[in-house]
Amino acid sequence: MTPELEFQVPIDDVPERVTLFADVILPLPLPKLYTYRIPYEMNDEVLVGARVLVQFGSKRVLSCVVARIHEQPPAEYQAKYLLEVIDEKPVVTEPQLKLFMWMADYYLCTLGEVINAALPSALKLSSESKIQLHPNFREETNEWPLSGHEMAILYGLKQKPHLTFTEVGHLLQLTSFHKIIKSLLLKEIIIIFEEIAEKYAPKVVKKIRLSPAFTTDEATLEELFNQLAAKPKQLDVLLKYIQLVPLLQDLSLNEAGLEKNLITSNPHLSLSAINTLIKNGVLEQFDTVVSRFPMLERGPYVMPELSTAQAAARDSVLEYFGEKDTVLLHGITGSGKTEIYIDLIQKAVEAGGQVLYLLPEIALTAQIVTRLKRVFGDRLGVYHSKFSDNERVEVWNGILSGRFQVVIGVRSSVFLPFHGLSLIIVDEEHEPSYKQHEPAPRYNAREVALIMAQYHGAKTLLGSATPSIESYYHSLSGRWGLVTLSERFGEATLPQIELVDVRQEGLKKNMLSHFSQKLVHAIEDTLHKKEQVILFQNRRGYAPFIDCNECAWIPKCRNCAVSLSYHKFSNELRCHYCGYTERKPNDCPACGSTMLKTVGFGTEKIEDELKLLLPQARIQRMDLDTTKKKNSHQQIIEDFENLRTDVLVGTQMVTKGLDFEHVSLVGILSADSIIHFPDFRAHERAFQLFVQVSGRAGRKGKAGKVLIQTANPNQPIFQKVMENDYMGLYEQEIAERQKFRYPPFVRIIQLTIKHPEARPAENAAIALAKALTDRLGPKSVLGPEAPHIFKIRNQFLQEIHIKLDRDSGNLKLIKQQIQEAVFQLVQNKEFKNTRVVIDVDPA
DNA sequence: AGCACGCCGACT
DNA sequence: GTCGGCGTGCTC
Repeated sequence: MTPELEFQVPIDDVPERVTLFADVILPLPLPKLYTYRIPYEMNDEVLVGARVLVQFGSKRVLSCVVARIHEQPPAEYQAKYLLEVIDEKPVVTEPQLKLFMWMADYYLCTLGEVINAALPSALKLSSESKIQLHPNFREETNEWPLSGHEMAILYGLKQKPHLTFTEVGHLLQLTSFHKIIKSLLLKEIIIIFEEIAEKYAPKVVKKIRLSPAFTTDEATLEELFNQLAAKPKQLDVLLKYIQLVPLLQDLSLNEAGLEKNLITSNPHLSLSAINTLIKNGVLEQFDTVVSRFPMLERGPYVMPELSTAQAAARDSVLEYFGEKDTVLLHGITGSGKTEIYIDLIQKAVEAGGQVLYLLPEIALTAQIVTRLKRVFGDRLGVYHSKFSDNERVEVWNGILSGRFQVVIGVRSSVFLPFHGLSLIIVDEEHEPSYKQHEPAPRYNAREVALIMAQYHGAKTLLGSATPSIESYYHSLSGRWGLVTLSERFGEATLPQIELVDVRQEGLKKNMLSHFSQKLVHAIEDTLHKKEQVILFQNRRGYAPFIDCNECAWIPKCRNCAVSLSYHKFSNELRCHYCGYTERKPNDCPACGSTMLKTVGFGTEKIEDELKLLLPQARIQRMDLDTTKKKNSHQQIIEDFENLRTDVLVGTQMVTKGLDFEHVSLVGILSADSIIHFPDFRAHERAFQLFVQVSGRAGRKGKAGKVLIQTANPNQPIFQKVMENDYMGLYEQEIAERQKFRYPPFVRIIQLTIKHPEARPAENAAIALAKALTDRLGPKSVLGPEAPHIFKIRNQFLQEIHIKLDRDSGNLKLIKQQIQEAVFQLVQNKEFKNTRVVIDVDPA
């Protein structure tokens, strides 16, 4: 190019100074990507999937993920330069990016929202404004008069080179100090800067070891002991050290040292002796970075031999995988699905692929993790909602680096950075908790898993004892493979299920409050046999509400259109929707009567009454209220497992994934509210729940017993539960779904309109329904209608349901039209303060 | 989501 | 007369 060139370079080799641009995903709910210019020197460093730092707006510095690198300068604006490259290697893989884009499209949310949900917050850098002294400021030459607050800040900055705004707030005991900062800026005493803090902190342990001088040979070591002969405390420490680190056998062991707290936590050793040894240079202290997931030794674990039925099912799954990407494993409770999963995972691992094993939150217990740990050792990663953020980052990085080849995790594990995934298992496939409700992205992990598998070229195995109607439909239609396991594993037999008609029993005066005599006797019998009982009641708290006997007054939540639940332990009335609580009044605020009584019952009341009925029984309750603390859930399960508890009373939580050997009786206290839930899936859910709870009874050869209390024993669903007649349920349900246009025959998109006042909410909903009808036709749009609970957190709600035929052409276009209609509505000043939540495939 | 710019009430 | 309230709109 330059005329001075002495020889001609082939045109292709002329280094062209290309200007590159990066489209980035900001961690904000913005509809599009933003384009930044890549500084020339960084051309090679910026990678798709890596994080970069950009300035967004006038102040904020944000970390974001690069989605695309290209050479097209934006036409309508001048792109800013990106500031910095954070990652040398991508933290988000290509198939992951593709998946995120699919999620944003399908679930009608922004990529930013997906990224926000996906990245552990420690990977989301954020800037925080900090202040420091102005470089030119000299206190001696300062001529400005300073207020007390200003002096305080100045003093603070002498202690610490910079302060965050939060720190300033604490320092001054003020929440609003803008003026003070402004004044100091004006006087050129301080400057403001933005600092990005990496939030992930590797775990560091303090270790100690002998100073190198003493480890040259054994003689030196002996010499040291002689010197310390008169210092027994210090000698103790050294002896312990040598005991734990056998230096006498191998001097090089000293290098790795010993965790300091192994010594300091020993009550027989003196802390000050340790410190003296360190001070005198006998011991030295150092830090090491360790994993939060210690390397575990694998085994000893002998894979259980699969039964003939299990092996046949496994082979059948593999055979289907030859032609189909997805297989549904319908295996009755206790048929040993887990062994089949482990077998398949092992095969996938041996072939070098990554595996994701999804479980619903409550089913992911220590039991299953321990089992997998024994098989896969340190190649198993666990992803749980109770993990700390640092732990999440380590799982994330462990998958990126390939350390974890198998991941067992909950819903959000679908966000992890897999590369080369070959198998996904979705256990308890029918579980509604795979669907996220709040906030966006409102995804269903089961559906995401299927797309994910597609992008990775992986196979998916969905497993359930009571498959969702949708999944079963897909299997019967031939889209997926279907494998059925109808034999219980081992000697387990199906439980014997019995209905108790509480209305009849009530007339016969056979009810002790909420317990039928039959149930009480069965519990007593079971306890006599030293066996255990699970009681299920689908409602927490003491009572769903209280009312006044005289004037029928019922306490309501001030923020939501619900009555307040009574919690006896705290003597509170509590809203289960917004968390509002108030003290339970002693007499009626409306009429002054003291006749306030509870209506209905929850787990707390069952626990209470049972304690009175059977004072000698050891009873434990497991529900949201008793499992909030980090390890309480685990503790309750362990106590029950180890027979420290006789009766476990609980909500949904007691129904999932737990295998207790000694449970021989399960009681369902009130089946009716579950069946009569106003939802097209109510029967399906009820069936799943009853079968699942029943499955807790009688494993390992003992036939269990299940008692279901109901006021309406003639409900056909009970017959199906008792006969374990899944096909009967399926056929009835699928017919109804077709007749009334529900999934799997249509797709549902639910729009919830929210407004702080009732009327405007209604008006906006009507307008939106009209706009949607104009676009999609009247057949597709239902509503608006106020939901049963029409106000939550002071927002009035209205719902519109869109039903789209499976074959209704361009889904993408329809979704675009929906988004457009919503956008226009919220833009319209007439409907200000209106919010619309879009939920695709609501559960 | 922030944060800036812009138009109306209670205070130095 | 200003400080500061939060309502709309933009951010590559």
